[in-house]
Amino acid sequence: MTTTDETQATRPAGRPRSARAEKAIIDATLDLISESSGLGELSIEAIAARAGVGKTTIYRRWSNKEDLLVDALAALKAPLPTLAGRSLREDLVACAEVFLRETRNARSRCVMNIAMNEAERHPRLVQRIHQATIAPRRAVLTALLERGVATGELRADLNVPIALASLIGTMVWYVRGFEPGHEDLPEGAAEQVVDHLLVGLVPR
Amino acid sequence: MTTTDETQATRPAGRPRSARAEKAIIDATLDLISESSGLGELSIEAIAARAGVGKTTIYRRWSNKEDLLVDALAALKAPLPTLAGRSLREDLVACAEVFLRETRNARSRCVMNIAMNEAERHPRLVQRIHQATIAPRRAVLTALLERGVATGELRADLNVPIALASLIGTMVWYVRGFEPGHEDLPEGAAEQVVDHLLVGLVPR
DNA sequence: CCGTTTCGATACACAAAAGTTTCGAAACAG
DNA sequence: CTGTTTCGAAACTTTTGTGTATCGAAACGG
Repeated sequence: MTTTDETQATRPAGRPRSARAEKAIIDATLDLISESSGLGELSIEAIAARAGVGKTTIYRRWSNKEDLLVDALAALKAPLPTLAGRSLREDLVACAEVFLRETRNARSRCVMNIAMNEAERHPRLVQRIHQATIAPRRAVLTALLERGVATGELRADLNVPIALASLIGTMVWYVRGFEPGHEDLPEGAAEQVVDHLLVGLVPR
Repeated sequence: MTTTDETQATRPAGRPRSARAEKAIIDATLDLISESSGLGELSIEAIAARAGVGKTTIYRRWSNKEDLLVDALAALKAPLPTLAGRSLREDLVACAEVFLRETRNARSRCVMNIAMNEAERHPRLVQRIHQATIAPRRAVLTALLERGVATGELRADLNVPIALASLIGTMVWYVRGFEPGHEDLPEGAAEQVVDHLLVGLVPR
């Protein structure tokens, strides 16, 4: 023991680090990433300026840009949809609503862009995004599809990987059409997409 | 008339520009874009080095980076699928085969990445990509879907925008799963995807 | 052979950004 | 009050890329 014991954690003595500055840095980083949708354009100087913080304060906490990015993207909360479990269709719509809303959020969308485009340049970062964000979502949908097959609500011979791609891909691509003008999605878009995929293209 | 008439085109006199150098520059540009999947990281110096060409030779032809990019991407041939017109399913499979193969080609994929991510930074370029590459494809598929509705091969109440998104989005997302290890797509992937979307998820 | 133009290479000025260092002020412990 | 650490700001070095200019060599027409 050096000098004091302040509820177990020994304060290092000296001016404590500002939590407000840390939050401002993370926020500024996420804002700038969402605006530029690319990691190469992101500069520490811009982050410092946006956060109202000296570059020193950033480099004291993170030794390089990628470390900062990892922490910034980790701060992005990723709420998974809650499934009622009453019917497959209801749960799929719940997933679709969450994913559609998420895809229209600039901060969430930039995560997907990074995961898709910066795989070779920032493998560590992309791997982290994958296990923290993509894998859980994929797991939820996969379990849902397998449950549907088990209950008979889905075709017994369903190709799950293709079904997964059809759900996520369709939503991602559908949302793309409404980006430029920032128009709102049509009412009931989630139901429409899900029903479209459930029932197929051909007449019954 | 100044001096000569060489089949109508007056040669400016002096060493002619090397067509080989021009091709090397375009090729190097496309290579580097496909590798980095981002426009910000692309440097004229890297292009010159890869092409084995002096920077002068580039700047003599294009006054800035964006002009070069426009020409480079225009050099990307984009063969549309030829439709037999015998049945909707057959034509959809033909489209899917072309689009799947295209999506697995690095140079073609980078065009899509640019169109999706660099909209604010290079509006001119993205607009050109849109009208040269995206719009024709969308038109082919839209016409195909509308024909299917007219012939009764597709549901009369089909939501065409969603159907379009389901086709393209599913293919794009499905291909994504086979990127990292460069595994080949499963045999008959195009048929599987098309049949999956045609018949839907639920049992009949 | 001569004038013109392009060739690739190199050097240059200029700008942007990374990362380091220094500075005076401020916050905290004792 | 004193010592320690963080604060934001600014100066600094290094790297990287843009765009221009200069060079001798090479390719063409006449």
